[in-house]
Amino acid sequence: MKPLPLNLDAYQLMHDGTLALADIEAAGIRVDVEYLKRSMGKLTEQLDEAERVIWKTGEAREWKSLYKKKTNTDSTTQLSAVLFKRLGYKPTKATRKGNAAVDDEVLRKIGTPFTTAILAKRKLTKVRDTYLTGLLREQVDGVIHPSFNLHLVQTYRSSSDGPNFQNVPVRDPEQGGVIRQAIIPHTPQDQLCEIDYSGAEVRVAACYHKDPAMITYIEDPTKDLHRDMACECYLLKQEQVTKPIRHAVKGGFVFAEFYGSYYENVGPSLWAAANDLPLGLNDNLMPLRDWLIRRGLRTENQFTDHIAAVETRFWDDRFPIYAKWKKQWHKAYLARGYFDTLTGFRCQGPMRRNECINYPVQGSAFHCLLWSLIQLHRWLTANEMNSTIIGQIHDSLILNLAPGEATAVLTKARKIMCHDIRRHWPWIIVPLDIEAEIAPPGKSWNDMESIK
DNA sequence: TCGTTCACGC
DNA sequence: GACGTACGTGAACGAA
Repeated sequence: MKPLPLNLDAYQLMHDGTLALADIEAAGIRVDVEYLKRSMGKLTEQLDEAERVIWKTGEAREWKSLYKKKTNTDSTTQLSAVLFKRLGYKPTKATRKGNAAVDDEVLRKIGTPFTTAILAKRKLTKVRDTYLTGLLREQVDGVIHPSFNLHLVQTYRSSSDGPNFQNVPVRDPEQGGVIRQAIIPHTPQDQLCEIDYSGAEVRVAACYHKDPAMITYIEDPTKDLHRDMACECYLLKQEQVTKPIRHAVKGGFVFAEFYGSYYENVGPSLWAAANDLPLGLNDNLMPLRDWLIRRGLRTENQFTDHIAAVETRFWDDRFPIYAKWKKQWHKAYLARGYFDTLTGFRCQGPMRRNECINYPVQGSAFHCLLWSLIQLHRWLTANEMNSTIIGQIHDSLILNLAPGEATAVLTKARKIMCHDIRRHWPWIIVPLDIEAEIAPPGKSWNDMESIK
């Protein structure tokens, strides 16, 4: 789908966005080349060790006897055959073409020293061969210049490549740490800074469906949807919802439902998650799974039936206007063959129901970030600031702050991102908010701390 | 060269 | 009542 702006304003967003991103790409991002080279060596040692661990297991010897000289511990085809044909494990995932899946979830479920070692090796390989190698390949005089594309993505989001700056590990601190330590400011006096829109997609979705209950959740800081749904999903009181439990329900229920998943998928994954989540009950601690069993939800099936009921209440009782919007929006698309986004772009061509509902939200949320990026970039340039925007990740800006400019830049960024944008786009009917993180002078992307 | 599988991000 | 998680980039394997 090529960008199809419907009005001058929408065209101008792409035009100005392209110019701003071109400046950002040209300036680039500094990486610590010496650190990268050292880390490559260290990773290679760790990989050799991981390989040795694999070869200590009986499964590996079985593998060797099956494939002889062709044995390759990176081959998923071979691994699948060894586990499911030779060793008699039963696949836990529906087989697509050819071989049964041997991905992270499957191998973790098997949980032997052998599969654990394979997973450890995969993680290390990913860090070395995708990220560190990519940074070293793309750097010129210690600076990388990732592309930020506006012309490739179906939803009118951006993408990034050469290297991709939008998928650097962050959730796994082991992986993220190794790579993010390589990303540093342009001078030892400068500071890296990241400014995120909070809940960008949820807020933009509310601008489409206008569900009053959702708007209340957004406007009232004492309300917390993820916490409330954790209470319902896991039969808890508010005080029992810990951070990890809230996080699991946020991804496993709330966002899954927003993206169009349903109880048959959501139930089993929340049931599995309950196995690993501890429930702090004042003096005694038990796994959340045991709590559910004690409350009468004894099996995955019983739990999934319960989630089916939670889901019905979620859409029919809690957010009926949102539910109605989804139905209407899809119906209108089926009748016309296209739909238009709030930012003035037309999406047409064959789309499934979930795509049709998710594209406009995803695209418009990114356009909020892009509009803000353009304004901030112009302001920094016009005022001859030494601070620059160096990247963008869908709903966040990454900056290289020059000494003495942090406060002025952050103040201006907040004004643009939360206030000016609402004058430019009156369709934004909910408040927007940001969160910022900053690293000490000269420190890396791994050293960011929240501010304010 | 290309489709598949896997894994990282939002 | 049935249906069904969105969007990317990139590495490696393995068949063509």
